[in-house]
Order: sequence, then structure tokens, then C-alpha cells
Amino acid sequence: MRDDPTHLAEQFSQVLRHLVFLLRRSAAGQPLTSQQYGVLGSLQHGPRRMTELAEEHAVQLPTMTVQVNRLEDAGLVTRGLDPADARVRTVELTAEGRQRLEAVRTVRIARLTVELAALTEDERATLAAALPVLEKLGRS
Amino acid sequence: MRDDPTHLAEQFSQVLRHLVFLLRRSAAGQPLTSQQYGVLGSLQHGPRRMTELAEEHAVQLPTMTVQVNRLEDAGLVTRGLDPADARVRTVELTAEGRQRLEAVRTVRIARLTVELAALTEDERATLAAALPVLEKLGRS
DNA sequence: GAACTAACTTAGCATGCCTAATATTTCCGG
DNA sequence: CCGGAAATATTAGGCATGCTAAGTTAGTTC
Repeated sequence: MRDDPTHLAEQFSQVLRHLVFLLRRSAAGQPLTSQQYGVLGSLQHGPRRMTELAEEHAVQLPTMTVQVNRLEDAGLVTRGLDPADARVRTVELTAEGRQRLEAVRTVRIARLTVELAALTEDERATLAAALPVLEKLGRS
Repeated sequence: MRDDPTHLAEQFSQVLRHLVFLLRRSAAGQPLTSQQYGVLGSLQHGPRRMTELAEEHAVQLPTMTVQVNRLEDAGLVTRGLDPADARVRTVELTAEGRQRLEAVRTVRIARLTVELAALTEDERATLAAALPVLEKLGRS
């Protein structure tokens, strides 16, 4: 009677909308925008170059430049040079940046945890089972 | 060994990030931003007042004013008056707006359908089972 | 009918994203 | 080894989206 993947897509589209609002709320009122949070997260395991950051966040290089400028102004990251290639600028967390990242992450995870704790055990299991599928989506 | 809802929250947080990118791609290059698309969608079943729209989209009234201004300039909606209360402005789809909405929706659904069609039958079933749970999240 | 509340709009500002143009630096072919 | 192409970043300018504060007009209340 109905085309299955298309029908699923319609429902999924609704749910995505809902999740966007959920995310917005879980990020509200924090001392970092989600973009800034994301960039800091990318720096967690050490310095990165601008190009890497831009690609990882699926934005153009100039966008990342501005983003990093703000983080630098806020004292959360520092720019450095790559000794091997003078064209490359590296970006690195400051101590304050690392601290801020951890604090914001803690709050975000806590808020999500509250939402998830309101579910039943079964629902959490269903959700957990779907996560790998969601992760796979769009990687094709 | 580990706190279950918190652990799930961490994984879920990652997946949400991924989905944001997916959404961004499914909206790319269309003749409506996702916000504009969302507002048009709210008008599908008839005129609405500004306050309703702002609440539904979780933005402040001035933000919605600007949004509707743009849609009006583009000829996709018209503003009207509520005969019962001269303070309220109503917003309604034009024929062109309705047409545009349908066109964009078709493309978006089609793109999502492609992604979903790339999954196995089992994966789609797993995803479908999780949709009600996702929908429930944040409604508590 | 004066004061309060409600519904919107205007104005001004920050953020996020883009493209085009500009430096620099590196790489590579001849 | 040198001149042009490619790579890495930044600056500049533009648009969309969001916010708060302040102003306008209309209804409500006492």
C-alpha cells in the first residue's frame, strides 16, 4: 500500500525536526555555542591545522578562521606554527579552553542523561540498538 | 562498571552531531532554508498568528517577524488581520508558497529516502522501532 | 478613563555560513 | 633553479538567524 523507505523517510524527517529542538535546548544558556563547543572538542587530543578543522566540521576555511579568531580572543585556544610547513597554522587548546570544554560537556551530557533516564529500560535498549544505524546513515 | 543512561547519553550526543550534518546536507542547495521551510510547513493547514508561529518554532517574536517579512517579500505568504482582535496579524500561504513547500518537501524526502534505501531491511526496522522513542524524548 | 497587559514591529547587535579576492609558501616541470 | 600551479590561510563583504530592548497599537480591568 505504501512505499516503505519513503514512508520511513517522512516519519524520520519529523523526528529530525524534533531532535533539532532537543539539541537546541540542551545547548541553551551555556557559555559556548554548539559550534564553539564542537571546535574545542576537535582539539581535545592535540593541536590541529585549520584545514582539518574546517573539513571535520563541514564548513569552509574562512568560516573556521572566524570561529578560531573568536575562540582565540576568548583565550580558549592559541594559534601556532607548523615547523615543517610555514603555510600551516595550528590550533591548540589552552588550559582554560580544556577546562571550559570539560565543564560544558558535563552539563550537556547531564541534560541528555536526564532525558534518557525518563525512558523505560526497554526504550533505552531500542534507542541504543538504533544508534549504530543512525551513525551509518549518510556515510554511504 | 558504568552508569548506563550516562553512557548512552555520550553515544547519543555523538550521533546527534552526525544527524545535524545529515540534515544540513539534505537541505543544501534548496530554494528555502530549513527555517523558512519549517515556517511554511506550519502554515500548511491554514492561517496562523505570529505568536503561535514563534512558540511553535521556539523563537522570540521579533525573530519570527523578520522570518515572515522575508517570506512575504518572496511572495510565499501574506499577512492578514484577525477581525476579532486588531492586534493580531495572521500569516497565510500564497499559492506560490504552497507550491514551493510541496516541491521542497518532495526533494527532502527523496534525499532521505535514498539514505534509508541504502540500509538493510533489518536496519530500517531497527530505526523504525526507535522513532517513537526519539519522538518521546524531551516531551517529558 | 487611567493603568496595565497583550500582540507586534523596529532597531541594533552577535553568530554562523558563504564566496571572492589576497597573501604566503610549497611543489614541480622544464 | 626558476616560474607557474597548487595549497594554506586570512580578509572583506554579504546574507540568514537568533537575541534583547524599546516603541506602537489595541484590548482589559478596575
